[in-house]
Amino acid sequence: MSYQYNYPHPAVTTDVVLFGLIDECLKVLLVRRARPPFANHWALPGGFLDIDEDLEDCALRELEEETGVSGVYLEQLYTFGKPGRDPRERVISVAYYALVPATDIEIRAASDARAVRWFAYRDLPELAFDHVDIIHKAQQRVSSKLDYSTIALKFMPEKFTLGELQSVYECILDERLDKRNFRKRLRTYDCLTDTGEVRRNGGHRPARLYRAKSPDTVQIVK
Amino acid sequence: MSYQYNYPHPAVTTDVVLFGLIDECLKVLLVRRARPPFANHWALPGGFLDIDEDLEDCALRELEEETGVSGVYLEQLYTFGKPGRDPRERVISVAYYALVPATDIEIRAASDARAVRWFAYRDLPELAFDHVDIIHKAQQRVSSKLDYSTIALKFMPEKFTLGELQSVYECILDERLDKRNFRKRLRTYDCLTDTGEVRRNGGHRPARLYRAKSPDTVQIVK
DNA sequence: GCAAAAGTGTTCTAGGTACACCCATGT
DNA sequence: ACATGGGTGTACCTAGAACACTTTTGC
Repeated sequence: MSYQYNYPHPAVTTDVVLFGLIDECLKVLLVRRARPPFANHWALPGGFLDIDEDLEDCALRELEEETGVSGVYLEQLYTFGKPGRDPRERVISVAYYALVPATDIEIRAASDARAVRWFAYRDLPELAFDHVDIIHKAQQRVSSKLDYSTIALKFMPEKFTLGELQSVYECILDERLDKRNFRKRLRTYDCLTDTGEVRRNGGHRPARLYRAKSPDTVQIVK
Repeated sequence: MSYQYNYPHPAVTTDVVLFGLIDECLKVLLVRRARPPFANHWALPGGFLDIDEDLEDCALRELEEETGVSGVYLEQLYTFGKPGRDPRERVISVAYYALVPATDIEIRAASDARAVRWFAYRDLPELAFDHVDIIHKAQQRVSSKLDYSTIALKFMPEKFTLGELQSVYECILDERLDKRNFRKRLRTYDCLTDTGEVRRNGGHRPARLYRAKSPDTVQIVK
């Protein structure tokens, strides 16, 4: 089968930067490439756009196929298209990012047994293509969104404690926050409901468990 | 000449939303399409990516070819790729936006005599493709950037008065601002130099003329 | 001298930061 | 009883909002 055009067409791909927090550490989900170019290098999950497929659907499909992760909320990040970024042919990549409660997510390697793994953002392996640039840009976007939205809730499982949520902020902003100020700010956002339950977690007072009021939408605050 | 691929490739285009302020009114530069689809509809300047051309270069080239405007500072806006947005074939469009001092800019129709015109943002004609969505998204981006950057200076000619700059803000935000607070805020940004010159402009005190300290960079404030 | 835009400071308010102690549990 | 993280309120400070009069010109 072959497809013909009167002038050359680039290929279009999508790539997904999937962030999670594990062990108080920002992680990115990567897949190991099975084939050249960059065989055995780690890369972002992603791949070629089907000709009748919406961009975001492509990102979701490739993510699911390569990592088993489905149903995440994607936001478009940026489009990368420098000539030469893929040695095979001209490739334009529309990058997306998403945040997931990493401990809740089940990852599964693709059928062709490519490895899939979380890597610490601060300790990335050598990456294929310009994927390291994409990841850095995504991290900057997430950092700045923390300040004016409730995007951090996307990292949280259904129920969580305020201490856990605070440590998410501290992780990504890489600074300590004051507990009382942090809680006051959350109160003004009015984005949480108290489940009434508590979590016992070792030799100290149990923590109340909260739930996001609208877990499917990222609210802009300020 | 014909180009063949083993699987179908979409076309990639760039489109540019060029904003200017004329008569205290936000305008967008549009070109009239000469050919189908949407012949005689107005559209954003833009066109197909050359196979070895950077995305931003493509946007600059198409803008220059179709409108005669060159050397503007572009920022990437978003990538639009819904299947069916172009009736000919699948087209992914990477949209850019830019702000120019409209009164300084010389526009010139393309050689094939397509018309080029400024349209008021609040009174757009019927547009080709999904260009109306692109323009609205660009306007939102510019509005929000006004609040945390010096992007408004991109609308200004080399020398301008504080009153003129204030009316730029008022136009885009669509609200009146307090003169003293506005000037105090600008002072803290430290982005202007006093030229020492004044502009006489009718029956009132002449206004001092200012110049942007770094006209080529958009500074993030706050 | 009158109309019209330019220019200039102070007070008030609200939101953000800094800060210290008691509580409930496990060992 | 003690170690550990959970939970709570107030004082201070700074940035943004509200607000009115004098100046310089053209007619």
